Amino acid sequence: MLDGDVADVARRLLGCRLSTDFDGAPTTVVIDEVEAYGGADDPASHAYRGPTKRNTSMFAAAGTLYVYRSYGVHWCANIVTGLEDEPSAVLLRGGIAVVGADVMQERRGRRDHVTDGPGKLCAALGITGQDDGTSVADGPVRLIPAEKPPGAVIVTGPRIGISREVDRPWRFIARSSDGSSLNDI
DNA sequence: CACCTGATTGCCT
DNA sequence: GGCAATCAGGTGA
Repeated sequence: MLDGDVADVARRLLGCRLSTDFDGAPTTVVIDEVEAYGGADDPASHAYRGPTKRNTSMFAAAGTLYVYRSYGVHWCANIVTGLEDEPSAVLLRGGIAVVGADVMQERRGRRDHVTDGPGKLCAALGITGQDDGTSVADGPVRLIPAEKPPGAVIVTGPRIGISREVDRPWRFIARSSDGSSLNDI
């Protein structure tokens, strides 16, 4: 599931579910937007310059959660892929609320645009730095594989918010066949 | 040890 | 559409 080329894994994650159960409130989203990040071969990746205190989790085994703080304010979650010591990860950028939508809206303090960004997704699901390094197989944040291919088109584009390697088309978005967005962006 | 920047968000015009 | 907020980690001296 999480083995192989990081871009392939990223495509495969679209349509999978991500669940948490914090504060006794189960929440689940269907992943519909991701970005792939590599290691020494990807200047835009946190792992480009080797292991540091922050990115240690990226060097762990596939299926490890890598959570970091962005802009000193937000949390962003990645799922580590590939082999140990060969860092690569998939940034979770957006999802569709399917369980606990009310809880997520409450955590976000608004009804719309609840899960349509990496920081928003973490806030809605309650993911924080405490979950960094845990496993998506048996940790507090669970990944449930898609049982069947998502009935949607996968759109590819450049990654967002980076300044290096901006042309690498490693952003993947699940869209309805008519081209419209699946979440509330 | 000081400076700089960001895998973002949300509010303002 | 534009820009301020905000701070820890990374980088270089």
